[in-house]
Amino acid sequence: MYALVDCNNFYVSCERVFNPTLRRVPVVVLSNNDGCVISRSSEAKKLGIPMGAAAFEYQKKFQESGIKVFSSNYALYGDMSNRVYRILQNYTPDIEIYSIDECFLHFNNFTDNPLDKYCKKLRQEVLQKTLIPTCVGIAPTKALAKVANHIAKKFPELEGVYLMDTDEKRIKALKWLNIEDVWGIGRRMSKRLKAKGVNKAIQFTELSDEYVRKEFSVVGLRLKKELEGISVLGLEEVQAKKHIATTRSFDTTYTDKEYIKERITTFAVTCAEKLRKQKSTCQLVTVFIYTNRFNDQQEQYSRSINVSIPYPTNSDIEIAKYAQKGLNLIFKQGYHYKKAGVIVGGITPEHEKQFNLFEDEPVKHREIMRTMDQLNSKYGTQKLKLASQALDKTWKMRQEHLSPNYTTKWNEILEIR
DNA sequence: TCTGGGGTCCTAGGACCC
DNA sequence: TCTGGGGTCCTAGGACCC
Repeated sequence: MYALVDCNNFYVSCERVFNPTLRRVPVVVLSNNDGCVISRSSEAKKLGIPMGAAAFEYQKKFQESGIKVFSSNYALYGDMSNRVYRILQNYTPDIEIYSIDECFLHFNNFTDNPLDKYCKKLRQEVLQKTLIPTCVGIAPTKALAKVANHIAKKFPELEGVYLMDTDEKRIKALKWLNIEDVWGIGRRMSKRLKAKGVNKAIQFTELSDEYVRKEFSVVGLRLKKELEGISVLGLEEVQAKKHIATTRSFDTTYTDKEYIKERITTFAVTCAEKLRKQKSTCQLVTVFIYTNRFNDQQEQYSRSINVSIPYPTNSDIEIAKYAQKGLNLIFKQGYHYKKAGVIVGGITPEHEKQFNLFEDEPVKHREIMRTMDQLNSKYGTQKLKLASQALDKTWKMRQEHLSPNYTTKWNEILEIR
């Protein structure tokens, strides 16, 4: 059996842990740049704040309804997530961390212990030790565990845990579940399915295998099997990332190439740091720049470009150099840029390095990067930078409602007190 | 004025091989 | 008049997830 453990309104719940005045009142957490709503308490949902709502459009509503607003604080959420998973790991060795607030557990040979009781205990321990409320769905496949979790969330009388252990329960659930709420069926697929008269999850399982395979590829077919109770998706091991991205929207638009160049360089450096952290190298760097797609008064421009690097590298200097090369090829004067990013790909493990016959990255780089990483970890992120990065932090992200880093920065807490 | 960021997997089609 | 058959690898784009 699989269990899906999902933290309720995770970012909001994290804010509430250290600020009890936020309990039972409407709270929302905003995306980077305080752009849009990405987490809502149940009270905020009831007030009609949609997921993804643009913050500026709801400013008035926030004030009128007394909704507490927070900028996202990923240091806090990441740390709380680790705390939750450390507890869950004591309940089974088979665990897949699916996202910052969700994980799958697999139970093998747990026959003598009723799983719903076991999961109620687990849920209780998480709540008691971290103050994070969760819901648990238990079923024979991952997709059905998602369905069971959905049920646990929707019906409070279940006290956060739902066990789907018979075919009667499975069928009843799938008759109830709307097609667009099925895990793996997004906007596009549900639109096509509804046009065919498929409105409930059960109807999807009634389509023929051939039809599903033809229309929705093996991905759709796998999902169908999973909903039928045939497990085809196993737990996945944590693997090195295949792409690593650092992208940001700017606080306003910029036309100056030097400014964009500095941003791209810093994004490239951040990607290089992430690469070294997972002990990988890359051989491809993608650079993109966009104008503001919401502003139809301004002329739009958006381009991205792939630049291949002749040798695998994770050096700030090299990745920044090729990223700048990419920017030079796509930057056009006269547009108002709002967003840019760097993505590295062609990732291979550091120790499997394939040398290039003709050129290679300068031998000194590995040593320089190790030294930079050491100093930066001791004195703070990006204290030591490339000269092509801004020395003083000229850019800023709007973060007008940031909570303190309660769990990771004790000096900030002391200042508040 | 203002609208996020970071991932995965699959398929089709082009370029190449013998 | 008339031009094969069977592969692999790579990439872009589209779908999905949180």
